[in-house]
Amino acid sequence: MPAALAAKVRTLAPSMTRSMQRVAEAVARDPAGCAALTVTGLAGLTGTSEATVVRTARLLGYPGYRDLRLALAGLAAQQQSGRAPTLTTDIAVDDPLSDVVAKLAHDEQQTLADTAAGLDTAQLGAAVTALAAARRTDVYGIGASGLVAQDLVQKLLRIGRIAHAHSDPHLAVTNAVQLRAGDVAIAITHSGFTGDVIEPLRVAFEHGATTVAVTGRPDGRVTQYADHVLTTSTSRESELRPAAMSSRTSQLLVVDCLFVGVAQRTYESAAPALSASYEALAHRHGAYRGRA
Amino acid sequence: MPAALAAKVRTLAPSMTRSMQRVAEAVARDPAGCAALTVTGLAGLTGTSEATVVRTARLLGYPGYRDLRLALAGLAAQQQSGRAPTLTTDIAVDDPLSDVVAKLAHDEQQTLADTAAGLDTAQLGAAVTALAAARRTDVYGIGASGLVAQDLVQKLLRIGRIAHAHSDPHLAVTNAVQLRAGDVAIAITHSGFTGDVIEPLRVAFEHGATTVAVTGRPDGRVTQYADHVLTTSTSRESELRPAAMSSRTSQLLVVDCLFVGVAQRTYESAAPALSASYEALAHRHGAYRGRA
DNA sequence: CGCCGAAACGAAAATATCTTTCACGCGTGA
DNA sequence: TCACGCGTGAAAGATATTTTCGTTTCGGCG
Repeated sequence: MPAALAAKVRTLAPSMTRSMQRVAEAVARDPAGCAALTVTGLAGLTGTSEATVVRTARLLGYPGYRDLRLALAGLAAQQQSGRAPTLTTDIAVDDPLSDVVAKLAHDEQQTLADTAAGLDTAQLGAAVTALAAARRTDVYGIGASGLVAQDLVQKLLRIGRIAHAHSDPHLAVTNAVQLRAGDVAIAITHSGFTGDVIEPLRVAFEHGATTVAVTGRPDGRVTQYADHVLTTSTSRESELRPAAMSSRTSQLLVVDCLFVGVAQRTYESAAPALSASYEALAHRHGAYRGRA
Repeated sequence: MPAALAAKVRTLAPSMTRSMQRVAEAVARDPAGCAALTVTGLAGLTGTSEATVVRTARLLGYPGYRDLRLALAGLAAQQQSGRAPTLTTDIAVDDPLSDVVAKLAHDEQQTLADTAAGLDTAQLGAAVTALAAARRTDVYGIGASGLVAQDLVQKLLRIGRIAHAHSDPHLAVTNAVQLRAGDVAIAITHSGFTGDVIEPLRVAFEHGATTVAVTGRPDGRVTQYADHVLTTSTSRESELRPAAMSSRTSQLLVVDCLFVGVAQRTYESAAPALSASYEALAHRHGAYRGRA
C-alpha cells in the first residue's frame, strides 16, 4: 500500500485533536524527514509533547511511535523509487472543461487507490461471509449513499440473494424489526453520524442481525452498532467538488468488493443466476418497445 | 540502490569476525524480518551479543543499530512494492479478497482513465451549455443507469436546477411530452439500445427539447435522437465482473463532469445553493467532532 | 610447553529513547 | 459562577541502544 498513510491521516483527521492533527500533518507532509526524528524531535518540531506524538501514532494504528517510524522509513523509500507527482490542484471556476475532466478523473482514481489501501480485508471477509449466509439483507442509505445502497441491492438480487434497500427512515426501522440472527443489515453513511441510517441499524443490531457499517468515519456513532466496519476514504472536498463525489466513488468500490466476494463465496448458485438475469435483459435491449 | 545491502555485506564480509558475519548474514537474508527485531532480539537470533550487532551495523556504514534498522525497513518496503504488476489478470473464483480489492480498484481506475481520454469536450461543452440554460431537465435511466440518472438529478437539484429522474418508461414518456425547446432531456444507457430509455428521448427530441445521450455505443440507436452524444468507455467484462460495474463508473464520471460544468457556468446562483443545501443537512448529522 | 599480547566477544553499566502516568489549565454547559 | 470533562505536557517509569570494560580465545614466540 503506497499512499495508504496519507489516506489514513485524512480519514482519521476528524477524530483527532488539534495537537494530534499537527503531528499527523507533519508526518504526512514529510515522511522521510519524520522518520529521522525521535519522539522528542518530532514533538519539538510540531510544538507538542512526546505524549501527543505517541497518541497520534496509536491512532494511526501502530503499537507505538517506534513502529510508526519504521513504517515511515518504508514509505519514504518507496516514494523515493516510484515518484508520485500528486497534482492536487483544485478545480477552479474558470477551468476549461478539458481540465475539469482530467482533474475529476484523477481525483476519483486517487480515491479508489486510497480506498483500496485502507480497506480492512479481514472485516471485508467477515461481512462477505455473513452476506453469503444471510437469509435476507437490508441496506440503509440516504441521499447519495442511498444510491449506493440501491446499487448493492441490485447486484445482490442478480445473484439470487434476497436484499432490500431502504431510504425511508420509518420504513427502514419497520423492516429492521423483522430481522433476526443470520440476517444482515448494512448501513451506508459517509459522515458516520446520519441518524436516519443509524437508527435502523441499531434496531437490526438489537434484534440479533449481523450488522455492517460502510462509513468514512470509523469512529462515528454508526460503528457502535456495527459488527463489521468497512472504511471508505475521505478526500479533500471543495466548493466545486462536493464530498459526495469522492465518497460515492469510495463507497461504490467497497460495495463492489462485497458483491464480488459474495459471488465468489456462493459461486455455485450465483453463476447461473448471473447468466439468467443477463439473458432476461437481453431482449429489452434490442426491442424498440418493451412491455406494454 | 535496492540490493546494495547484499553487495555491501559480501564486500565487507572478509573484514568481519565470525560473529559479525553471522549477524550480517541474517540481515542480508531477511531484511524485513530483522527490521522487526530489537538489538537484543537480533543478538539472540544470531547467538551473539548486542555489542556485536552494533559493531556490525557500524561496519556496514550506519551510525548505530537504530539507523540500520530504519534502512532495513525501507529496503523491505521497496522490495515489497516491486512485485505488483500482476493485476492484468481477471478475477477468479478463488482469488483472495485482497486480490479482489486490488483488481477491482485497478480496473475502475483504468475505466476512469479511458473515459476521460475518450470524452469529447466539445460535446460535453454543448451539453453543459444546454443544461445551464434549461428551464427543466429530465434524465432517463433504467437499472444501474437509473442510479446514475438519480445521482445527476440529486446534484443538479443541489445547485438549484430543476431536474427529474425517470426510470418508469411510461411516466418518462408522459413527462417527455411536456418538454419543449430550451428544456433538456438526457438518456443514459450503456448498451445504446435500451428501448425504455430511447423512447422518452425520442419524444423529447420531437418536442424540440435539447437531447443528450450518455452511452457506451456512439453508434447505438439512442444517438439517433440525441443532439449531443457523450461516450462512456466500454471495458471488458467477465462473469464475476459484470459490465454494469465499469459502465457505472464511466457514466458517473461523465455525469460529474456535466455537474461541475454546469456549476461553473451558473456559479453566481450555484454557490449559494450549494452552501444552503449543505447547511440544511448539517443538523441531520449529530457531528462528533469537525465537519461531516 | 607455557607465557604474552592482541583481538573477539559478551555482561553489564550508562545513555538515549520510548511509554505511561498524572496533574494542570482551558473551555463548556449547567 | 462552578463543576466537569477533555486536551495537553511534564516528568516518572519502562525499553531499547550504546558504551565500557573485563574475560576468553587464539596465535606467536621464548
